[in-house]
Amino acid sequence: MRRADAEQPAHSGVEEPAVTLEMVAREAGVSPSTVSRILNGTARVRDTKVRAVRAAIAKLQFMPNNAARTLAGGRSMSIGVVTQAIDSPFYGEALASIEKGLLRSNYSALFVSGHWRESDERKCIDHLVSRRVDGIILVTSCLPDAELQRLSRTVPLILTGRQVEGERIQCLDADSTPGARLATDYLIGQGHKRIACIGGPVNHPDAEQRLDGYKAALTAARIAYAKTLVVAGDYSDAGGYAAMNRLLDAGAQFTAVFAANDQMAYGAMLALHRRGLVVPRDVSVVGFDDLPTSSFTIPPLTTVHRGIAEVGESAAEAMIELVEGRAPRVRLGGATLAVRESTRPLR
Amino acid sequence: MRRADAEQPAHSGVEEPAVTLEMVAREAGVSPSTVSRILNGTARVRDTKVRAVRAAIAKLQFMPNNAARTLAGGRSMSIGVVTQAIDSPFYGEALASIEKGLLRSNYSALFVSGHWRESDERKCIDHLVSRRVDGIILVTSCLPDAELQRLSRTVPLILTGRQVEGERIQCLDADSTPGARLATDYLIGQGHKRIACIGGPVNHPDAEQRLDGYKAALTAARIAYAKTLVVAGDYSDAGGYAAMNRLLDAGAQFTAVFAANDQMAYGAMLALHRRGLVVPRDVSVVGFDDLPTSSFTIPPLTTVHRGIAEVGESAAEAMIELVEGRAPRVRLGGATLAVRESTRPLR
DNA sequence: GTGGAATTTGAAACCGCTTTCAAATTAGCC
DNA sequence: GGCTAATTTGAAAGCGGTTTCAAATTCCAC
Repeated sequence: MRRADAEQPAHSGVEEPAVTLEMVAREAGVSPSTVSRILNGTARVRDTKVRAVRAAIAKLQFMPNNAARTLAGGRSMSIGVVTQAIDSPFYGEALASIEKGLLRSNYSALFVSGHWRESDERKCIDHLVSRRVDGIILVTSCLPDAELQRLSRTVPLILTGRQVEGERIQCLDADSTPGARLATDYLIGQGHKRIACIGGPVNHPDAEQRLDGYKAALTAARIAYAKTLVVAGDYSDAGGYAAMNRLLDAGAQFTAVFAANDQMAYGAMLALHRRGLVVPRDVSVVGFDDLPTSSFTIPPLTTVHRGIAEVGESAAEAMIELVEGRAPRVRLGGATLAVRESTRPLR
Repeated sequence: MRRADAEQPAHSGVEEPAVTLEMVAREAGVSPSTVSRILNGTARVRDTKVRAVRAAIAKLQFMPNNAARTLAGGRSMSIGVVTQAIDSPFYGEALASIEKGLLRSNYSALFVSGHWRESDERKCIDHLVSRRVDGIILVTSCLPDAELQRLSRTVPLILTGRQVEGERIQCLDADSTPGARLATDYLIGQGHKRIACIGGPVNHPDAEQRLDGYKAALTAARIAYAKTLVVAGDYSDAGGYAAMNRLLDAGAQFTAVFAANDQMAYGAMLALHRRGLVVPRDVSVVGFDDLPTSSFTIPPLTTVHRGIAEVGESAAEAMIELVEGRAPRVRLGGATLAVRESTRPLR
């Protein structure tokens, strides 16, 4: 009982040396292996020791060194998440939900952004691999299929907004076509016939799906597809603004617009406003994504809701299943339309 | 020259074992130490060997194991970044710029969010400490000063929107008072006398600064401070919406509103719109932060611009200085007012 | 109380890199 | 060419955990 606690030197004010597992072991009078076992629950340990170790951990304020764990255990307990732009409300929501989903299982997320550039994205991924993440979630990847397949031999992958085959690749089937179809169908149902479309960046798989949905709806309603009513945007507010101006400058005639994402819808609405056109009186506008802000635009935006948060959480959960060797099974709800005040029936 | 390359087995399709520094060393015919030195530039190495090693690295596609580096070197080359909500356009922009600033020096960021809850924030921080981040940037911390000071003994800190003393604490002096003053002064200059204020969450330091600036402007203009014109929000669109409704329901008379952040301004504008009040004809609105979206609201929002991106980059740079033992010196530009279309002169 | 199986424990190897220290090599100078 | 000084290199000891393997305990039945 006469443990001679060496007195602590007065705080130097700088850098406290970290407590190690070995110190805990010594304090508790057991071997490091035992402490490790308790920490990870990898084996039964006599109850008295468990208590002693718990006490030592609390007393010393021990926090396991994650680098050492990663090195020894081969798992880093962290998942890389690649997006295109960490700002952008869309990704923000996605990231928040991924973070939430991962945290539940004690994984943590490493966010990096590729800025819609292949080279940037590649660099990010190398970074993640070097940090030995246990898996990578690619929220909307720019890279070619083959490259992703190669990558998946190094680390398991979850993709959203993409469909790529691979043993260790899991795609969240977030096909945007039906959503776009839904939006356009709705406008048609409201009596609109001349419906413009502000698309996403050309060549981007997801953007193409949204365009396809738009076209499919027109076809189904036997409305001719007019090239002059379709312009490409870049998924940004400014892009939507510019796109709408191009449409207007070209003298295009339309009573409704389907924008491939909400941000472009915002920009488009402003462009209309600047010309004295009132939404929805003169033009109806539908967006895609249902960003949190879309309930607060003026007027509140009618838009395709797909539950970004839900997708994010599913992605996180699927990733964990994948990493822990179970077979992930994901079921995503379909898209719905959040009808608000930016649309009105024609006539 | 007769190196017998063992033939590679056909790809199993799963999990490629990682290349280690030792394999590189063997391939290049040097010792691991030499490879390490080349990688880190920690010592001169004969040119022929450098070339051999470079070649081996390229051939084997070697990527250093970051966990091992962290463990051996004592530095993780990663910085923790704590925010309150990774979604929220405000934090999005901040994070993007921090990421950018860190990446330049090859550090990477670990983002976590505290959701304005002390307990959550504490948990996040423990997580970061356990991951042995080299420093933590707290974008707007909820924790008490003392706790932050204690934390700073474990890891150096950068704070924004807060002023806390400490040897290893560096505050980016982003005092919001002048910005709020600027906004209010502007409204006063436009002839407004009855100016409402939608504040941030009570007790939050930054929110208080914004309120202080508002009050100071009134005082300077010899306008009496009316409690009935001030309501608290929570920095969200919905909060701004509710706040404005409370103001209106209470029959408050005002010709202008200063909202403590842009998102609340959006909500407030919608609430006005719903009552048939037109901005800026009936009420002028000024926000704070100048979010990217604020140029695209209807009408585009007049707001206090402080360059979130600039703050983020400065924070990142300061962090690196701090970590590498240099003395960080930060100089932030002051706030300016982005005058747009949500305000108009009275009469 | 005893033998053997089952359970709990600790010693030691290892994960992949950095860094120290001393040996080996090269350079410089008379 | 020979000797010392300066430079380049490699062996080996960590960093702080996990995990294997065998030794030490405990348990149980007889």
